[in-house]
Amino acid sequence: MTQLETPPAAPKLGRKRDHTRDAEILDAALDVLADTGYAGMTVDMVAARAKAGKATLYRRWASKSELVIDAVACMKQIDPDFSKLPDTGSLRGDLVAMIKAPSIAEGERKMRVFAGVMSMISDAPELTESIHAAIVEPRMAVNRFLLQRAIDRGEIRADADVETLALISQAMVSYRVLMLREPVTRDFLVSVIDGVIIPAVRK
Amino acid sequence: MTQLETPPAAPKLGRKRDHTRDAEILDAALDVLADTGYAGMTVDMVAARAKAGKATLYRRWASKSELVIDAVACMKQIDPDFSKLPDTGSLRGDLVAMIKAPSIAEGERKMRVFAGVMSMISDAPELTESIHAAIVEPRMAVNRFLLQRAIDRGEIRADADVETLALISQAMVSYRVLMLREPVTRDFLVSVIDGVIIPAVRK
Amino acid sequence: MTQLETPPAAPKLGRKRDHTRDAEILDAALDVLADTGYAGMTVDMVAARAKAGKATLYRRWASKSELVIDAVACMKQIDPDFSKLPDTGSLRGDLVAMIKAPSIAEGERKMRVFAGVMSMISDAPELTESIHAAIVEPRMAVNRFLLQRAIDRGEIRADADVETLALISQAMVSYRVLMLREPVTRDFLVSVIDGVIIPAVRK
Amino acid sequence: MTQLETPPAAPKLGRKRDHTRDAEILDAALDVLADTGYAGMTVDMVAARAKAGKATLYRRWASKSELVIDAVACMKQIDPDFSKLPDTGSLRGDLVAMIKAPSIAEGERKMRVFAGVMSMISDAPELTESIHAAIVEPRMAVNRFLLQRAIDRGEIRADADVETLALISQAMVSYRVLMLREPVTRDFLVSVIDGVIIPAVRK
DNA sequence: CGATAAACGAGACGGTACGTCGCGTCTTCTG
DNA sequence: CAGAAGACGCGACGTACCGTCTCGTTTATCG
Repeated sequence: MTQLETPPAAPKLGRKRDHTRDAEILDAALDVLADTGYAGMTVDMVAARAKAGKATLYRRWASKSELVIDAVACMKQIDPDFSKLPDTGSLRGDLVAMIKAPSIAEGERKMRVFAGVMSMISDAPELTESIHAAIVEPRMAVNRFLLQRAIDRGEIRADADVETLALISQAMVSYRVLMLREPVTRDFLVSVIDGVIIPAVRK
Repeated sequence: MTQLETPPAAPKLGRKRDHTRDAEILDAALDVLADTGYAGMTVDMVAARAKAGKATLYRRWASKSELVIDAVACMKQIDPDFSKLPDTGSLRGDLVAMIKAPSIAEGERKMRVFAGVMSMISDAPELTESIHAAIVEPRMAVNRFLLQRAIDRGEIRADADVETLALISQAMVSYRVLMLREPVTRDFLVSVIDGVIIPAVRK
Repeated sequence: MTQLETPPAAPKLGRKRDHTRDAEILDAALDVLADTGYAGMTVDMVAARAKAGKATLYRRWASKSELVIDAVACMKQIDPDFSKLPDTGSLRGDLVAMIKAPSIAEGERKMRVFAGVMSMISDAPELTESIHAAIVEPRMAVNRFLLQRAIDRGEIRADADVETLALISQAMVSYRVLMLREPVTRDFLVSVIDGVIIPAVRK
Repeated sequence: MTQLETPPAAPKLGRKRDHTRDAEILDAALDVLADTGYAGMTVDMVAARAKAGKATLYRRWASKSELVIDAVACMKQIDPDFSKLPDTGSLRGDLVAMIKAPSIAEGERKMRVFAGVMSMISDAPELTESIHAAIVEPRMAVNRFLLQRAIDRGEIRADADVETLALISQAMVSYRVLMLREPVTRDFLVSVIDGVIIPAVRK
């Protein structure tokens, strides 16, 4: 996340910042992003669509890039609560169950937004860490957790390269969206699971 | 490719366009792209490095993006001559041998170009074709060939998902370059081979 | 009560245009104009000297020429207070005394601006009005006044062509500056007075 | 004049320069000059109107300014042959007779061209000498000659400032054309003669 | 008479300034 | 004070023009 928690000793003088605007602005940003892409998007467009002033945006986010990062990050979070993850008893079952989560293949706008946010990365090298933390790491953590659970119960090889394997599906999805511009279908994700991950970890 | 076709009724008067400049300009563009990324690249930089006037660039390409698209499309291709590929007798040996091939060393610039150019893919869907064709597909073809050879000699599972596996290293490299912004080291590539590909195809 | 004459539909929202910048920019323009002439002057030079952005200039003036026209029109005028003019008792004394007036010394820049700006007069007929009003007419008025005073006291011919004579020194100065590109020295001005004006009006 | 004498050791090989094009090009230049002014005039326009290549122009004149100078200089020369000057027996008669020469007030195009060429001066300080020699000096020489003849026959003061007086009508005409943008009428010229020159030289 | 060398129309070339537009900041006014 | 509106400094974009160079062609003189 880019903007953070209220300062501990805020004297809260004057008018309070209207945080209901945050969501409206972020949603306007996503609209513009989906319509025009990151490069075509201008801060004035977002402000105009949100009926907000530019200063209001910059009071909340330091730059266009951070606004977009936050917009994407807040789009839909993978639930970070491991206790709510599916537990089907098999690694393959778990992974396939994750596919149904709306976080991956949710719709046209989301995919265009994802492409849009990727296109921003090289503009703002200093922000890749934020993007990684906000978008990638949560999903990797889930994969890591599921793999480790499978190791713990003796289902898969103990020496599986968890770190690399956890990365694979993210890398494959990104690649498909960005380069091949094909939708991330269930079949595609299953083929990654069945063609790569499961074979690689079987004993 | 962006500009091409011979005009049908060209009386071809006046000084001819110097097409040797095309390659020099495109090469200068790739240099700048690798150095600064797409956003940091300016048309004046490219013109200066190519010792050309800006008008000369705009006579050939309608915009900065079209210049970049063409530059990527015209990047030197990996030699598709399969007969020159290493043949160590084992799939792992072949894959590791590929790492040392100049495609990696010389591919350094290519990868930086790749990273630099990502910031415009959402604006220019046709760019992805260029990138795919120039950077990704040649390497996938090599992987496909090596995997198939290993299947043919019975070294690995006959039902290995060659297409998906051939994609993996490219996807992982892309991801590392774009998202993680870490160099593509030999160790990283070996960990992909030993942690994913080889385990996934062993009988 | 204060704003009864507000523009009909001007809601005057947003930051007000800082009209103190107008004068600073115009003065910078005159400096550059005096230094380099109209052709040598670039909008970036003016912006840099005024520590302003180019867009700020173009928000106020539609083009380089309009900026220059305004700059000339807004040049400080010669003080039209005839009571402060020298009164030496003779026309020749008055005219020579005018030479020492700061209108010449301080008028150095003015003349260089004048020279600089000539290169655009054929494009901008309205510029000639500005030049005439700002540079020429004030001095002609002084000449006219001094000549008439000399007539009134019977010093010179009553039928002297005041209008034409008042124009002469300005025309000669213009010619010297523009065509001969020689500095407007005291000796030159004295030679106009003694070689033309005084002989022409003597009884 | 800008370009001139044949190189002494010209081997005169190859195709001869077609000097009939000179006049056509200069005339085209005058047309464009009258239409658009010096600043609005482009070398390509002149070349196109003359159905000539740009190189053909630059083979003859070193720059746009020199082309224009030549065009104006060749427009209509004051006859430099003093023996053909009018000799009416009086200075005033001579000067008035000169007015009828077509060189001064000849028409709308000529005046616009004159304004156009004046507007060029500050762009090319190094060319003022040429302009002076081509346009101004010939007319001054006539004035000088007429004044000196009047002195020699004892008609006017022997100590008249010939140099300054010779300049006056040029300066006044220039001023009227450039600054006042009024046509150079016969009445105007007569008023200069009768209001300034003649009074200034009478004994 | 054919070779040769220069001039020709056309237009691409390297440069430079123009006028536009976007980012991120600052200023004004309203609630 | 926060918020909407929009001007500000900055800097890159894409265009137009200058003066040069290179095409392929035409024309005059020389061998």
